[in-house]
Amino acid sequence: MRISTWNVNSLRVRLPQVLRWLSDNPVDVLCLQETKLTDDKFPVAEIAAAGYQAAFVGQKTYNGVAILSTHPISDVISNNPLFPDDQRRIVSATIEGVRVVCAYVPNGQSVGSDKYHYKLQWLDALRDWLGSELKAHGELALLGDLNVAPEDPDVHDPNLWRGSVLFSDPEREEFRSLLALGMKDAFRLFEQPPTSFSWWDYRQMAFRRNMGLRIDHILLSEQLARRCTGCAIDREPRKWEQPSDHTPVVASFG
DNA sequence: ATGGCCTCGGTTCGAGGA
Repeated sequence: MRISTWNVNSLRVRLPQVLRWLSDNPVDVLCLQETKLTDDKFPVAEIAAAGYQAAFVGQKTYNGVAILSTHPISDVISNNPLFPDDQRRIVSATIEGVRVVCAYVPNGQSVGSDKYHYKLQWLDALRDWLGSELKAHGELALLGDLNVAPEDPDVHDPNLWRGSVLFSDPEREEFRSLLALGMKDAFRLFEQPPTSFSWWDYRQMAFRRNMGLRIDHILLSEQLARRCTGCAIDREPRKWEQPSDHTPVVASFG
């Protein structure tokens, strides 16, 4: 089984790339963020033609998340029941006995802003909710754009980014509090190439210069981590014409 | 350089992203 996550920055624009990527990488599960589509606009038929069913929750212009699966999807819920939120940022479902949580964490805009405080409160509530979910589901995976680079090796220039949004101490502490629930960062269970990132700014030729951050993550409950056999970032789609600024992350299981 | 790009909504500029 392979599960994956990709912030597509508009599914309307990126649908051809999603279908191409799934054709090249026939994963069992793909979690999408920033679909930016209301549910009536979700491309159910095109995705079904590729062999995937979908659970999705979206809104106009911003946010929006989806779980694509080749296996049956059950017990779908939207958002965090502990955190009333007009923004559509979480969809969860059970697939092949695994509780899959697809999340698009708020960006936070800048340290100290209203959006930054919303981000920290949102992450507090996510941690509290996942704590109870982990008690109910032995095999749980949190996948998505978590909008935090957890450690220095996850940032192309840690000293430039230190204290900035995506890499500030309170955000990194929130990330560590998810790990403190017993979850494992799937990517760091394995030896990885140095300077591995999942997002590069569209500006400054950042991708070509590999000026990126690792902010898209797959976190696994201990039970699920034990049967994880690999985790990798796929940089290929970032080289395609009109790419998303993020690129997929894939975890494999025995 | 307090920038540079991309997407959306809705017009040709502002907001938001990261």
